[in-house]
Amino acid sequence: MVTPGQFQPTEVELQMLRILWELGPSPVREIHLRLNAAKGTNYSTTVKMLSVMLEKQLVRRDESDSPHVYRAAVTRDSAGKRLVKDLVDKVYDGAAMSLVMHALKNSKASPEEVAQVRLLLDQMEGK
Amino acid sequence: MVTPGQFQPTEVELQMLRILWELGPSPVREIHLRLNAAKGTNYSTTVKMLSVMLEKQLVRRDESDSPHVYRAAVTRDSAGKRLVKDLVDKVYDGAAMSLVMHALKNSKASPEEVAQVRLLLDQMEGK
DNA sequence: CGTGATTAGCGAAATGTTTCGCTAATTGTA
DNA sequence: TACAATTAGCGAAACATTTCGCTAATCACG
Repeated sequence: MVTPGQFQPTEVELQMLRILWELGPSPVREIHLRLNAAKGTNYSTTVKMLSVMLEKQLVRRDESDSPHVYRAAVTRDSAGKRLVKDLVDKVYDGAAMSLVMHALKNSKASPEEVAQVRLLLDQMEGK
Repeated sequence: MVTPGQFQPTEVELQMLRILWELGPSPVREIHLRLNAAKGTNYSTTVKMLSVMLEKQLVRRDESDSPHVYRAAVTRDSAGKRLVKDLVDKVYDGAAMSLVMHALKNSKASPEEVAQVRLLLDQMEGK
């Protein structure tokens, strides 16, 4: 079985994924519009990046209709989960809580969100 | 004023920083021992990486005694803080709480740590 | 159909990172 | 001092990522 997302997305790849997560399945033109707005990228570059990402299985595409439609092959959650794990391992030496504290301090969370975190903490302790 | 840490550490640089964070100020030999154990790196490579990192101001060195002593120029916390911010921006589109939830789910936190997070949440709400 | 515009693809240049060979400088010790 | 071992540094190779020029294929429509 071919596991999608066995590659860590690079900087630009992540940028493209983010665009895809926001837009949903889109033709190159749409993706390019965003990428170009963000950093003045050439159209060829966008196409090429997508083909690279296709090889890495970070995106999929539907060739049935034209222009081809690209979609992210990994969800924001799964990519995020993996990146968080990497970050925790590489910087915090596995101590996820340090990262949690940092992230919390950096965030302006709504009461609802804070409540959600509390709930999760309850569950963790309850176990 | 020259701002250290204006460069994002790359993969290997992060690995070296982590070694320095663990060991504290150390001569190349010590650092190399760890790096080599981790991935069979050549001694020259370690020296070179350190010189690159010196230029990027990710590390500092004391040349007064020999062998030279290297130390991280950025703390684990500051590097982590920055990387977390990047991750939140790049993947979660600024929604730090999503990252927090992921990190929490991935962690096996002690009751003390959980309590600490609760405390932080209290403070955030109290504001 | 024929022509201009859009879409797709490829190879290679440009850029950035990691690696190491080779040489020079320094150190410890006989 | 002389010699071997260790430490330091440089330049370039090896490798990965990002960029784009150029060409081919496809499409829209007069």
